[in-house]
Amino acid sequence: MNIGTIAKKADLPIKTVRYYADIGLVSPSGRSDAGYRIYGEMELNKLRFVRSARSFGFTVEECRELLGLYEDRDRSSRDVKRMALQRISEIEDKMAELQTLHDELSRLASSCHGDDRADCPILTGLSR
Amino acid sequence: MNIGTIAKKADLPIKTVRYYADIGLVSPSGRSDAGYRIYGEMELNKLRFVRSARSFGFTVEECRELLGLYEDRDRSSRDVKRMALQRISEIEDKMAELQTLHDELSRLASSCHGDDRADCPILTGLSR
DNA sequence: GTATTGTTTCCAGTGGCTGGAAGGTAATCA
DNA sequence: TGATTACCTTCCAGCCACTGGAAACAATAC
Repeated sequence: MNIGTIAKKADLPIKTVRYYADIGLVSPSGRSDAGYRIYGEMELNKLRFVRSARSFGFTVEECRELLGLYEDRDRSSRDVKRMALQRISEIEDKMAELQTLHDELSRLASSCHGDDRADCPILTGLSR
Repeated sequence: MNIGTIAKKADLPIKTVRYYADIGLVSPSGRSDAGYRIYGEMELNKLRFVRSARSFGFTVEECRELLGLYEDRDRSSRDVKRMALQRISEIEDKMAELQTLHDELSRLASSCHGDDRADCPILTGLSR
């Protein structure tokens, strides 16, 4: 498969597939005579795996690690679970942070009448 | 005030204050003979305002707009409220997205025994 | 007079792509 | 066969909001 074909199958932009090749995350299985990247089914699986992991918010470096575990037939599930739990904890932290922001900003917004008058509790709130 | 003094008072890194000056977000009121940036109370207020707005997740460009409204004595509160509500809506979207991620990843993690065995539903789940 | 601290500018890097230019290759159509 | 189009290559630059570091100049403390 050429890069356009596999990009479509993996549902990733061509530029991204090329980028993953550049950083050695998912390398093509070879090159054609003209220098075109050639991909096989293995790489398609990996790219789909990476797309999925990225969509869960794993960083590219974490994807690299997960890919290593994904490929290692002898690995235990312990390491993977540890990473997943870590990620879940990060998501929870972020959600709590967003909740605080949401509440504070909502409080400010609800105290602002939002009309033609100049008085604005939001700006006052932000300046303190 | 020199940059170190105002950075401390505004609770911002010196580098950030300098960066805000570079992009014209909060410019120093002048320069000393030696070329040192000089700041006054006005700039301190603006820097604190920006720090606060940034901590609420407003982008630097939005901060620029908010600063404009903050400085404009004739502005209505409508524009500010619109921006705040927009930001609240973005926060809500992000939270919903994180909630989905959290639930899906939790489901995967709970189905993984996380021991020395090789079978791992998380990896299987990510590869689909 | 010297040691330390503070400030300046400039350059480069972060993460994870994305856009675009300039040029070579392959496939399709007349 | 030639022309057009579609696809591919590399390389460079930009996004956001800083942050780190180097080299040099300025101010302050002892």
